[in-house]
This record gives sequence, C-alpha cells and structure tokens, in this order.
Amino acid sequence: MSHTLGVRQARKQQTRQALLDAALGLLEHQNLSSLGLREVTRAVGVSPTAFYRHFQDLSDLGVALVEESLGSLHSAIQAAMAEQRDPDRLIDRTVEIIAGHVLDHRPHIRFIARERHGGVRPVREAIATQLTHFADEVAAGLALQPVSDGWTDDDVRMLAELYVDHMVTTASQFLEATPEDEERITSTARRQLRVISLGRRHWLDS
Amino acid sequence: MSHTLGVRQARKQQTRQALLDAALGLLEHQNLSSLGLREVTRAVGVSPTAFYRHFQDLSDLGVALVEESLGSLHSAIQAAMAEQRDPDRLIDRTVEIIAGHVLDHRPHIRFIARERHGGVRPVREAIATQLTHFADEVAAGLALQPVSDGWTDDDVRMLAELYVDHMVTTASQFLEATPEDEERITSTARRQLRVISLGRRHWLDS
DNA sequence: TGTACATCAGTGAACGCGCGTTCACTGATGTAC
DNA sequence: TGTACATCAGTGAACGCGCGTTCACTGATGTAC
Repeated sequence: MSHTLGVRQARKQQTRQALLDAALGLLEHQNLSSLGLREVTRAVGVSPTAFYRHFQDLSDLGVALVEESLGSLHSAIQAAMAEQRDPDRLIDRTVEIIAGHVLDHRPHIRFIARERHGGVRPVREAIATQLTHFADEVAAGLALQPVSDGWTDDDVRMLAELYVDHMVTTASQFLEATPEDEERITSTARRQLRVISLGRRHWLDS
Repeated sequence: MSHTLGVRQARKQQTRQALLDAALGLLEHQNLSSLGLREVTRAVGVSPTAFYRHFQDLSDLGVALVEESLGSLHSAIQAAMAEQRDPDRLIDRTVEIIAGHVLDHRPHIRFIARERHGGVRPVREAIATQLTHFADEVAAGLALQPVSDGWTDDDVRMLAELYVDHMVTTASQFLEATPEDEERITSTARRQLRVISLGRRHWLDS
C-alpha cells in the first residue's frame, strides 16, 4: 500500500504550485512588492480567499519562490565543481553551466536578481542565506584542489565569494542580454575567470 | 546683473528637489514600483496634482534620481583612479572610497542597488547606461597604466568591467552590513582586489 | 514708474477602480465504527 | 460495505480604503508698453 497523499492533499499541493507558477510568471515584469494577491489568484482561476489556505501573504509566497529558485542551482554548481578537468576547460564549462541555467530557469533567476536587493525584507534575507550556502559549498570545493595548498581558510572563503559574486553578476548579464550580446558576455566572463584564476595561482608568491 | 532664475523658476526647482528628496527617503524600505505618487506629495506637503508640474510619472522621477545618484560617484571614481600610488595603497584607497561613498550617500546607493534589476524598465536602462560609462572611464584609466602595455583594448575593457562589477558588489555588501560586518567586508574586498591585481600582472604570461 | 494682460506652479474636489481582508458558507474528502 | 459525522480547500459577497488622473480654478510672478 503506497503512502500516496490523499486526494485532498494532492489537490492542495496542485493549487499551491499553481499559485507559485502564476506569481513567477507575473513577476517577469514587476517586483514582488507591486504584485497583487488578487492578480495571482485571478491568473490561477481561484478566488482571492483561496490564497490564504496556502500562504500568509505575498512575502511568504516570495520566500517559497526563493527556495524553489535556488534549489536547482545547488545541483548545477555541484556539477560544475565536480567535473575535474584542466583549469581552462573548467572555466569554459562553468560559464556554459551558468548560461544554460539562466536559459532553462530564466524566470526564477530574474526573480532572484530582482528581489536580491528588493523591498521585501524576508525575501531578501532568504536569498542572502542561500548565497551564503553557495559560498560555503564553493569554498569547500576550492579547498580540495591542490592549488589551495598553503591557503588559510579565510582566504579560500574570500576567493569563493569572489567566484559566487562573479557568477551572480554574469547570470544577471545573461538575463538582460539580447541573443547577439550573449557571445560577448560569454567571452568576457571567461576571460574574467581566467584573471581570477591567474591571481589565485600567484597568491602565495607575495 | 546676474542671470539669477526668476523667483517663480527658483521656487519650482525647490519643489522639484523636495519631491526627489522625499521619494528617495521613502524608497529606503520599498521599491520604486510600489511607491505612490500621493505618498510622495504628502511627504512634501503639496497637492497630488502638483506632481505633474515636475514629472510625467514616478518612473520619470526615478530616472532623475538615477542621474542624481550616480553623478556624484563619477567624481569619486575619477579621484580613486587619479591617485597614482603603489598598487597596494591604491587598492586600500579604492575600498576606502567605496565605503565612504556608501556612508555619505547611502540612500542613493541603496536606490541604485534596488532598481538596478527592478521592475521599472526606463530606470533600469538609465542605470545600465551609467554603469557602462563607468566601465569606459575605468578602462581609460587602466589603459594609461604601464601594467597594461601589450594588452588589447578588449582585454582592458574586460578587466574594467570586472573592477566595476566588483565595486558594485562591494557597495551592495556595505549597504546591508551591520557596523561589525564592515571590517570583514573591507578586508575581503581588499584581498579580492589583490587577486584580480595579481591575475592582471600575470595576464600576458600565458 | 505704472498699468494691463499673460503665464503657470500649485489647489481642491471629484471620478472610477482595484486592492487586501473578513465572514459565513458549501460540498467533496476523510475517518470512526 | 455502509453510515454518520468531522475536516477543510475553495467560494462569493461585502467592507472600507487609498490610489492615479481629470478638471476648472486661483493668485503670485513675469512681461510688454
């Protein structure tokens, strides 16, 4: 006997997900703080009051969207770090992964970029927490590499943050890019990673 | 005989500035797209209709705020680039200037961070244009330095963008920082600039 | 310097509208026996 | 398997509210002569 959710629970989940999806769609051209509760329920086709069965308010929904948006990025980053190749290929591959992720999850990434410094504190904080976790993961990955021998933990962490910030910046640029911009952005991001990579290699010289 | 503005013009300017100041204050905790026209005029103490004598709508006011916010940063950057000292002092000085600028113009910088990827296209575009100009200026400054001998224009530009992005990221971090965070952010930003600086010095090795 | 008319920044009433939230409800699903 | 009751996701009417925008206006400032 499977532990399937009851029909009622399953339908509730469906509605909840529909609310999240509709909100994400509507957020393509506006901020969370200017999004209307009725706007979301209207898009789903439920009454405004149904909303309260799933979320306290829109900022609560926003926090749920953060989890949904950055969850998938975790695995993408892990994948990039795990592929151990020669440094230049790794750089190219990282940029490819970022570009691909933005392409596949454009609305999610746009949401994160828009709300990262947006007007809704709980959402901002949820994003900050996630990005801190990314930096932790990247730091752990970097520490394993031979190039990091002799580095202090703090310096590895500093470098991880530089990589994460660069990743976020690059993702934002892909978001706003027209198709013909993409090649330029890719090329620039690769060379910037190479600068950082060179600096990393000579860090202990001084 | 001075060409002073007439009394009428001068008063109009005052009201306009009061609207800008009030809006900036109100934007500390919200987005431009959730800011209300009546909210702004109420804060200034004029009737809602007076607003239309100065701006078409709030996104028009937003664009004006972009000019006001990033104008002062131009001179700050120029100052940082002009001070030619040894590289390490220059890095420290740059971080100091960013920190100081955020401190002195916190509401302006917060506005820029918030609206850079915000929901109001004309404002987003105005910010993007200004940041492109910054990258141009930084690129011109970098090209003058001896370390850039042998670099292609495109690579100098790529490096300039890396510096500008890092500057923007660092400024955002100061914004959200509690006083006790500031030291850590400063230290991290300095070391990150040093990584980039080292990578720059070894760029032509490969 | 004085007069007559033009300009125009700011007013205040009015409008229609969509908002978030409340409430008592309905009826399908779940559960105990 | 059937019955009686409990749960609870979603409904629909109603509310008070503040919004952006319009309009004809006022009265101080500016200008032409």
